[in-house]
Amino acid sequence: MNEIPSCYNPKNTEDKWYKFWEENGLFSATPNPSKEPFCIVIPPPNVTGILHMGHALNNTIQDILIRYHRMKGYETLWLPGTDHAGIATQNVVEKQIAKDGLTRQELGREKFIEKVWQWKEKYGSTIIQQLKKLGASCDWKRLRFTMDDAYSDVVNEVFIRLYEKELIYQGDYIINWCPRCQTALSDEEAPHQEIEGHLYYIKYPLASKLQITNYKSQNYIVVATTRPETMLGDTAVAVHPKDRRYKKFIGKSLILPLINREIKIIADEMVDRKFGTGAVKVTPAHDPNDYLLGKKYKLDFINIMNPDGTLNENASIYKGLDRFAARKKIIEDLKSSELLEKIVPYKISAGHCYRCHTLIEPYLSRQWFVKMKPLAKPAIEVVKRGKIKFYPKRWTKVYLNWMENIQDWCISRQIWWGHRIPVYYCRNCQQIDKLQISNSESPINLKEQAGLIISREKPEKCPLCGSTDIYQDEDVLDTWFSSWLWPFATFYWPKESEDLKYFYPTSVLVTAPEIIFFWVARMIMAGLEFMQDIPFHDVYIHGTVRDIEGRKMSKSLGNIIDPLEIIEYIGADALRFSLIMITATGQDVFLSEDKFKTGRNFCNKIWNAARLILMNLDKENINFDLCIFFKEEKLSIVNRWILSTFYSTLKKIEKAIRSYNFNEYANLLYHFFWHQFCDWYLEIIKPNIKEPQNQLVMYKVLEKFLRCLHPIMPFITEEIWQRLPHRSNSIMIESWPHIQEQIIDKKLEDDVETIFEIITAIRNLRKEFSLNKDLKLNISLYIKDNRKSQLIISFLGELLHLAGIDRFEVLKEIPSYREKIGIIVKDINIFMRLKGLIDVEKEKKRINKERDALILEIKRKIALLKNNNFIKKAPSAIVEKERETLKQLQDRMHTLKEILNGIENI
RNA sequence: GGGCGCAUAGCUCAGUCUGGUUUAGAGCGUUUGCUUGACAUGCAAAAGGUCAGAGGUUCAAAUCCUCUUGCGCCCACCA
Repeated sequence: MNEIPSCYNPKNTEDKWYKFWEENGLFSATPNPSKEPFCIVIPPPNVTGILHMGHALNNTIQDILIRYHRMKGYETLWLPGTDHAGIATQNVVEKQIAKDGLTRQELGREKFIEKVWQWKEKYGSTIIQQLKKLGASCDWKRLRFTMDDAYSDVVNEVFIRLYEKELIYQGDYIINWCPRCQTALSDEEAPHQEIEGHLYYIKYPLASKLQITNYKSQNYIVVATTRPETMLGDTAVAVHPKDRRYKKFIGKSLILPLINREIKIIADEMVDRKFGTGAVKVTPAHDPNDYLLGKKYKLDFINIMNPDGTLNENASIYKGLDRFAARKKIIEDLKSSELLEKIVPYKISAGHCYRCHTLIEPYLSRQWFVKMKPLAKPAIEVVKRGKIKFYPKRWTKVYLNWMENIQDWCISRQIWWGHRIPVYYCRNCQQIDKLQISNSESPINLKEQAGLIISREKPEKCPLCGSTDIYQDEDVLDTWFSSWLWPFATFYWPKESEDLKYFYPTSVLVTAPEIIFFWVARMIMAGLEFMQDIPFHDVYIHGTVRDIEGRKMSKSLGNIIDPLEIIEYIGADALRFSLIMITATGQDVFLSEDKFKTGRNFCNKIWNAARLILMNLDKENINFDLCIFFKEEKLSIVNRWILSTFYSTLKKIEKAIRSYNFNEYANLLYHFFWHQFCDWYLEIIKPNIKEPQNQLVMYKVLEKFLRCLHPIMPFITEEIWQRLPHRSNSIMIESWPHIQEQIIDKKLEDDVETIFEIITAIRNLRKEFSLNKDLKLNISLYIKDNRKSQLIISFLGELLHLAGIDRFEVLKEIPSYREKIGIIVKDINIFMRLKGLIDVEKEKKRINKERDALILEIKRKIALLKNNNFIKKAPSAIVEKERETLKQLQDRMHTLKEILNGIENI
């Protein structure tokens, strides 16, 4: 007794057992043809990552699935790894070297990358250590990193294969440019956010009226814009061809203010007559729509901006100013030359860098793209045909909608940390100046591009001219261009390894909704393209962890709850259980610190129940053969009840896990253990805890319960299980309990619960009338149902201590209620002599209240049963049930009246 | 402009897909009583809900359909 503390302390167990599992190789998986595989590839966290609540939830769910299937007998692999996270990691290391006053440019590419690798070696495994703290049972021997040599080979191979299939092209397009990170971004990396902006109305004078200083409406056209600084790059103004206001101006010229460049007025149906003034400035190098117009009407493309967001030499006197400073200055200048008509507040939705939240600049530059439509087609099919299923299924629609409107994917990034594009150039053959703005045909015809070499290995010399003056493309690939290969690149495709054959396709992908487009969709496309098979069967999308007010947790808001602090304080088990308990399938989680009490208290409850059992369990003499009791039908009612209840619960649990209802799974175990096993079962057997069958059943149920709970709470279950008599090495490799259908007895469960209600009713009465706790009661019962009557006779005796009952008798006929008080539970009448001990008026009031409710209920039932439609149309079983219910209610009414009469005489 | 989610007890949410076994559940909080040898991180009990509103379908609606209101999210090139 002294050896088990009365308060559970996770610190004594968690690290100890994790080490034990790892050292015993319990996490590792090997292809085994005699077993079914179950495999999850982890959504690789960024190497820069530190564990947040989103990770905690995501990985807890995965670990539950993994541990469950492992116990179910699958060859189970959870493959871990980290993502090199191009921009994020580069930013981190840049910040670090900035402390020494260095920039990456000063350091040079090679040195800088060396620094990043050093950083990765030092800090890159932080998140891995944190996942271990959480209890994640990953096969760490297979830890992958997207920048490993073998993985990088896969990335190159994929690039080249796509190139060979002409699914990769290079061209000059308007892309999302982050002036802070100074790189292109894909559309997904530049999410739109609404910002408070302005709509500026600017007068563009007609060329023929240039000399007139006093502008009148006939002498100019007003254009509306949200980004006035881009006017420096205007090469036209467009109006709708049918717009009466402007028809006469089409084909004429305007003078671009401040720059004094002559620009044409063109007509195109793309222009919305209702917006602004109906005339739109056209800046082909700085706006995607204007770009299209520029192509269509062969306008000039004037880039006015440097990669860092300052204006370049094309911006005349504004050169060198930052884009926002330039905007301010331009507005001032327009104002002073009376060319600004008005400014109105205007909300605009604009792209922001998903890494640094800087406002994106639409920017014309030469980039590499993947043609997505051909890849998307089969990926749409597999989801439509149900080969891949989303849980909850509403995400299917989101996925399909995106897939059906898919845009080409810009995959080149102007950063240094990442997979360098396997494209080489021969200086001798042709110079290609990146970011040089051209009006050339796009996409560029790569096959005819002299001096461009696409190769798995760095070529020694140019295959055309033999020159050795060769250099590699400066750009690296989008981080997601490596992540989208994750389910097979982690097995080092295209090598046909045993692992790849055995574990691919993986079983399920567990992730958050933000990542459906970035990753899930693309993995499906890559799997189908390169493996000719889906990458996973199920996609489980869980919710986002938010704070109690529904905001995302973020450092800047200061509303972060750190999972590691929670683990430090209450342990990983409690954290895991609490999270799972409050996470309904696919629903966002609103978190606050007090929610973790649930898990902490539950740990303690389990600990103490186990403590009670361990203190009383005769480990030496326990008979493990449950069959003996069953065969001889010697098992007591309470033991049959707890076993039946356990297996009923287990059945529901299996169903819940299969449908990804993890909160239901947690809830079922919580309720079973706390309110059925502890509150009733253990309390009932406590006085006879040493009886052999009680010894056995309490042990069995606890042990099986621990196995069921293990996927959610791996540590405490192992700790207790190890203290119980056990055969194998660890609970995590024990088998999941089988449902014993023959033990489930619903009728018995119902009856026993009715008996519990009797106890509750009596406790309630004692409380209501403040009966002295030492007062022992004598009760009499009348039960119409003979079967139930037998049950009560043989069972109630074990329960008397729970309600302070001294004796009870079961009567053959309805008793007289004279001088007694009565209570009714279902169809059981209970009465007892309490003369002089209770407040009669109070009791009368209580019974009257009960009667009023009963009258209403009976009226409703009668009305229902008088309804011919109901009798005719409802299933006969339902009608029968309603009749039965009515009869019971009427019996009850009758008894209540008797009780009321009887009470008058007390 | 499209699409989605949510609205149920004071608070946070289950239950809704598959209508009738639930007199609508849980946890937290509140109230009351317990220092009985597993556990006060506990035990026993209580109070608390016209299931957002309106209409419809049905013998029967928290549950299915339509609309309205209020919050939240995602997508989209209206300058």
